[in-house]
Amino acid sequence: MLFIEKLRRFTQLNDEERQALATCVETEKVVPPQTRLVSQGDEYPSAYVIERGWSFRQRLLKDGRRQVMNFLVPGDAVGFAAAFFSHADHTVITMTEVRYARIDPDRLMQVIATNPRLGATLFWSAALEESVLRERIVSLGQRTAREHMAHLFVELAERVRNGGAGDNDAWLLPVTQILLSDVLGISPVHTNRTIRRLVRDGVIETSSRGIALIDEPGLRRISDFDEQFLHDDGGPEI
Amino acid sequence: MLFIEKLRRFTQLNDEERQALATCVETEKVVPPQTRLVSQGDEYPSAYVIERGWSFRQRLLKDGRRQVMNFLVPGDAVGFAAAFFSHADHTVITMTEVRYARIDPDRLMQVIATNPRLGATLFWSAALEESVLRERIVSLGQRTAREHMAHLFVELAERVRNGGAGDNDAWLLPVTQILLSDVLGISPVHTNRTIRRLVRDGVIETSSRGIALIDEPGLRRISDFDEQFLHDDGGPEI
DNA sequence: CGTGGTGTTGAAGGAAATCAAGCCCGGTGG
DNA sequence: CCACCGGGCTTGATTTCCTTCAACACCACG
Repeated sequence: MLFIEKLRRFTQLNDEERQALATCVETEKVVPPQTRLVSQGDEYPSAYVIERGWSFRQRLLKDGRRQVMNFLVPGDAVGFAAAFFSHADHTVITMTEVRYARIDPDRLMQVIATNPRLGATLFWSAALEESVLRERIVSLGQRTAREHMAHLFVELAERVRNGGAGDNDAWLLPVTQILLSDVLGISPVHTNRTIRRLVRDGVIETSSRGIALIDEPGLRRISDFDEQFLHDDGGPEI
Repeated sequence: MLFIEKLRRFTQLNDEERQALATCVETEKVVPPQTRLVSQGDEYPSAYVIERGWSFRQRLLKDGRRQVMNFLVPGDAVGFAAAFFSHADHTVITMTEVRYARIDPDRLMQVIATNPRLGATLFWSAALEESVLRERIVSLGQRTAREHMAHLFVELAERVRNGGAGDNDAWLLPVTQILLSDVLGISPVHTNRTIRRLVRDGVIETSSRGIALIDEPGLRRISDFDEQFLHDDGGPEI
């Protein structure tokens, strides 16, 4: 399971732990683009691990505005924390065909209870995702649209690499500009102008299928990307 | 310990678990305003539980811009997740005199290993904090300065109430407008104008010591505050 | 009394939103 | 086959909001 591979970055799991984790997988499923994996307001949402493809989390306001909080890449977990809440406070939608493993939350709870190191490892994984959220807050609050966009692209490149999926480099971010504008919290028009400028600067390219990174070092320079970010596998032994 | 009281919202801990958690407390300390509890770049930052007073988390960019990500209220945990990382990616600074309990991370890890329900409870607590971060993302991305500010004040009122501290209502948010501007991601001047307008509308008041909520229902109306937010104690039994 | 940090307000400038128009392209159906 | 349609993309013009700049009041503190 891809997720287990990813957890290896933190600590080597032994066979017993890996097998225990594997018993939590109920089913594996493939769904088309635009599928809702979780819907805002759902009761007791299930937990998933993304195996292949792109998705995103969004939150809708009552008046229709939406904010995209996060993209999900292969290896990412969905709804592990949400398992503790009675209602989902956000929606998860696929952007491409997505393969995912459905996790039984009750079984997961049991497994963690008998494999404490596993619990700590999942906690680490959640902490890593939280650092991604914090970075988005910094970007939204302080960075210009250009910096923010460049930073997002580099972040996603890193996360796809860390996720352990095969097709590391040369991926396309399969977004419409409208979606991207709801990630960055800016208007579609301004999103377009910002993209065009990055294309003119030769750091990205656009096609009908999405956005491609051409010059990652350039994007790092533009966004003043912190090399430390997402690269902290340290911490105490457990 | 205040933190234990707060966890009660999720699940009743038994005596053994409460005692086990209590053994993680190394020292209790009182520090003056403007004390750094954690500094960006620190190695193996310790974990704390805030017992009294206000603090905030901030992140500095290399060029000096800063974003305040969060306020910490009594009952909040600091650095539990950070225990898994080798370096702190943000700074925590006190705004008032603060009393806190220092937690031994290694001991905490042991305690969780032998008390799995405790691990799950801490996980729930972390998940709740994550929902606060997500809400900040929504505010920064979609809400106007006025909505954002009103929303923040109501969120803090709720969290202070949930934290289990004694002085529930009628608290003062001890912020300078410069600090607040770095929370909202707007300029100090615009922060001032937004505050003045809320004062004119009779929903808050300012004094030399901080900002006071006068009309919480009014603030809820202005920010379109979701009653569900921070009020989800449900989820599966563990 | 100065001095520096904070708050307040007006005026000017700039960044992003909004409004508006046209383009490209894939899909559909006459 | 091609006309039509709709969604997404692109670009210019205008408007709005927020920032920046500037000046001054206030007050705690040495």
